[in-house]
Amino acid sequence: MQYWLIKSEPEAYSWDNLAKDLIGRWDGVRNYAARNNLKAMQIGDLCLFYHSVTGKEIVGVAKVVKEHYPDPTAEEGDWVCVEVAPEMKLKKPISLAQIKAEPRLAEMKLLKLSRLSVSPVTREEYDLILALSED
DNA sequence: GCCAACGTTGGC
DNA sequence: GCCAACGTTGGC
Repeated sequence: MQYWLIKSEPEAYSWDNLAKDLIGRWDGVRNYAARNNLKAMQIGDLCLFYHSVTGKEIVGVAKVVKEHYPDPTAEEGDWVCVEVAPEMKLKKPISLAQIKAEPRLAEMKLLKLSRLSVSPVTREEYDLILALSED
């Protein structure tokens, strides 16, 4: 069981889109590091859903419901996608500013590798973010 | 709109 | 194989 953070611009695909769709295909990733993370995802893994650019906050948790398979949107190359389902919406979104202000989250890949669209999250980081969202 | 960070491309 | 140039992402 692993934890991840997946990023999407809400204009492209938002948490509300996923909540309505019930299952969303996480495709279009064209970055090798992010692809390797997609390949490592297993059914049941939980993903923090982050809105980049507009919002800049974690808004919910999605669960991996289908492991990686070839990305149908890729015309060439070895790219993959996964499918995720909404698990829960955070009571309160966790903003990038909050993450930056929390020393225990300073090592998050979200901060270190801001351009990586799929990144691993530790159990501790995941638990802390969920705890913060309860405040 | 600008710029920093990073990845990719292509010349050598 | 190195590195400069360029493109993309995303925060500010």
